[in-house]
Amino acid sequence: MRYILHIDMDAFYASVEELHNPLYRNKPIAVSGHTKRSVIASANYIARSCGVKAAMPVFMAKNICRNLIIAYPHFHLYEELSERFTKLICEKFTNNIEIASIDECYVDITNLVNKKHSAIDVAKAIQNTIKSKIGLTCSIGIANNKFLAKMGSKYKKPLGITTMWQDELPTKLWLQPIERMHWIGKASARLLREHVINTIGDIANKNNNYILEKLLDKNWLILYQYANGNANDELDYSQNMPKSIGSSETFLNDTADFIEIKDKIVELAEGITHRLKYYQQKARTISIVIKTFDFKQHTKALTLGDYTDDKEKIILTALGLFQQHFIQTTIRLVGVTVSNLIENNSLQINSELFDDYQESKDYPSQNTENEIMISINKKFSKNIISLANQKFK
DNA sequence: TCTGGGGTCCTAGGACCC
DNA sequence: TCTGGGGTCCTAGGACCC
Repeated sequence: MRYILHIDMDAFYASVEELHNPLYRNKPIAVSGHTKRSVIASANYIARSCGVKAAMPVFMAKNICRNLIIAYPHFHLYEELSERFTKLICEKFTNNIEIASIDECYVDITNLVNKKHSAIDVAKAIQNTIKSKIGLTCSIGIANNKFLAKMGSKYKKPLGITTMWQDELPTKLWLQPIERMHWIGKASARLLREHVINTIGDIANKNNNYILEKLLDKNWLILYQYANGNANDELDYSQNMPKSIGSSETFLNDTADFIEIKDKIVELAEGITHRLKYYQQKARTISIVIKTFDFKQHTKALTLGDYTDDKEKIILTALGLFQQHFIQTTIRLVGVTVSNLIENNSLQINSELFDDYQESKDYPSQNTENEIMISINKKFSKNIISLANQKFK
């Protein structure tokens, strides 16, 4: 029998801002950017009681909560405190921790539960330690698997501790609307509700198997099992490297101005290259994303012959993709993402092996692909320069 | 005043190879 | 005459999460 906790920091960004600015305390605050197109990243519980929610446009939030204070985000602080709270758990309790995101983690406390200390005791101890050492509150779900633990931490917030044992499912889980279930988003919820599947209990009900399978394709069985509290979801203790690194930005006003867009792509690509180097990784696929006035997103990607962390190459590829597909399109957002990543050291090992192979077999030079890339790049940059020049004529 | 930004995973279709 | 089947890789889009 496993004992799994899901620890979820309460209103994380907003709480960190309150912690660092006493003037914010006991007032409705929300963390967001400061442009007319910004949305709420996190709101404290006072603001939430007026109806302010994450992802809500700021102007709307201010409309429903007149005295709402907007705090500008300090991401480095969030990362620092995130690291501190997970480290604290490792030092004081256990290393069996999976970091799920900046403000939540799963902890396997099976080894800490015994005749003297119940799972609830352990959860309380962790909650108190985080509160006293860091000054932030969290909510904790306790169960025998990750899914139920996650549903537990959501059940009562802030400062909640909720068990989700098998015999509690009919009252604590099944009465909840489907939207509350992890992995049921807007699209699935709409589909399910159209077919009178309204609660998590409806998903757990065997009689609905047929309709669930019809609506959700292959995923239905997992959801059915989860809703019944059956899951063998293992914790992932590896500190995973990112699988993609991206950056995007919404313009203050929609634009088709190539110079403005080009400058933004260069800026985003520079930031990405920086992060790529920080993680000591190289990328092989570069993609560009745009969002048009009607919120439709389009992506274009190119996979290179070689892995790269070269700034120029990433910039030119991104610009080239934009120029090829979206030139003269009026857009509200542009983004650049690199994926197909590999760690530098594993690349080194591969190239050493490859060098040996070359020597022993007298293998012909593999430059063709590089040369093609370089010539493509030259073409792109020429076009970009000529376009840029046109603007100034 | 009108809707962010960072990710992960999955799927379907097409190209290509054997 | 007329066209298999398995596998991999790439791309684009979409759902979902925080």
